[in-house]
Amino acid sequence: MSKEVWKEYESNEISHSVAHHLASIHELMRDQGYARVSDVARALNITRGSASLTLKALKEKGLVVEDHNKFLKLSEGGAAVVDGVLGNRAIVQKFLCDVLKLDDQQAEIEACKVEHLLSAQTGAQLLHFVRFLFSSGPVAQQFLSEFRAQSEMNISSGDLLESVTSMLASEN
Amino acid sequence: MSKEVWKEYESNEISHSVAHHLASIHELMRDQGYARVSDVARALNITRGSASLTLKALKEKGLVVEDHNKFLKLSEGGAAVVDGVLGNRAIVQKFLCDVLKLDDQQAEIEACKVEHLLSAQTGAQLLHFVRFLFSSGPVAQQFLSEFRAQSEMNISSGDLLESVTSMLASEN
DNA sequence: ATCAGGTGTTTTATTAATAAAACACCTGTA
DNA sequence: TACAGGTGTTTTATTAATAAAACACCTGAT
Repeated sequence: MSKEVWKEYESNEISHSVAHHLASIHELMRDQGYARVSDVARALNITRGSASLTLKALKEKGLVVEDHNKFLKLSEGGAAVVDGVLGNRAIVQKFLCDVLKLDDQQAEIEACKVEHLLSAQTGAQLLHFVRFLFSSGPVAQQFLSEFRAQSEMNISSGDLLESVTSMLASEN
Repeated sequence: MSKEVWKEYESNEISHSVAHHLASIHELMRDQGYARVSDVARALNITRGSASLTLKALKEKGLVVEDHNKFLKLSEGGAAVVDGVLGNRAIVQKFLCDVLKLDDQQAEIEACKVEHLLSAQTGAQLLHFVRFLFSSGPVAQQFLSEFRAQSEMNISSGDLLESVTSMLASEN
């Protein structure tokens, strides 16, 4: 692994926690028409004090705005961030669930873990891929059914690193 | 998103930092035959003090063992964790790079970000999928070339969330 | 008018991962 | 022998995200 790549983990646009504070506001606005500090705290099951601090930082960063009555909403920038995160979540979950056939619950959890770490590019490319995979074209359909058939016999996981490495090696 | 799923982010077997401390030991053993606290610190570009503390915790957890001369190695458990993490990294990087056609550098960075968050199940399933995709079967080969051809025209990313949502909606 | 309950903030404390600095130990060389 | 340099540890401090508790404010019911 080339040096310093691993430290990129810290250099994300937003943290997992921030992604969910923003997504909460998005969902609360959609579902009940408004979002206050308490609503976000309840939605995330954290204390109001904790939500208050995180949201204060987000107001300072300009991702969240507050009206004269302490009602919150996403700024344009905040909405763009949420679109990226929820878009990534949706397409990753679809892929894990409907292509890789992971358990629903597990797909949801894993999509939620990585949603804020993947670039918009990755989300967009994955969308194109999945869309093509589930398109009505005969090649895509046959490909998918053949993969399903072949998957039946592929139950073992074994030594993942070994397997990937040997697959990569046998490419030439 | 069903309640409490988002807090699963904290409940991982290991953190990003720990994954890289363990992977460093693996790579140092492979490349130079031994690994000490200083070697790990140098490899990760952190201070010896920092590495010392993290590795002390890993010794206490039984993932790393130390001989009478302070030379480190992975325990059986530690090696299993590293296999999972590096396996996930390799297969995700392959998928991002060779299927989704992301930039090499970006694929490496993103694979590195998610490697420790994905389950072994996900890694294994992704391996099966990619292996089938690059198999010599005619259906897989035709599928891939048709996807590539169609990708040429798919440059725009636009509103990801919108696109995924409408794709999911049009499924019935 | 008072009091209960919900709301938002601040302060204090905790945890993980780090840096920085001080310290102790070893070893090889002059 | 003495000192230079590498090594490992510990202590102190910082940051992000949290909990908990104390506080202040507002509103509605009695």
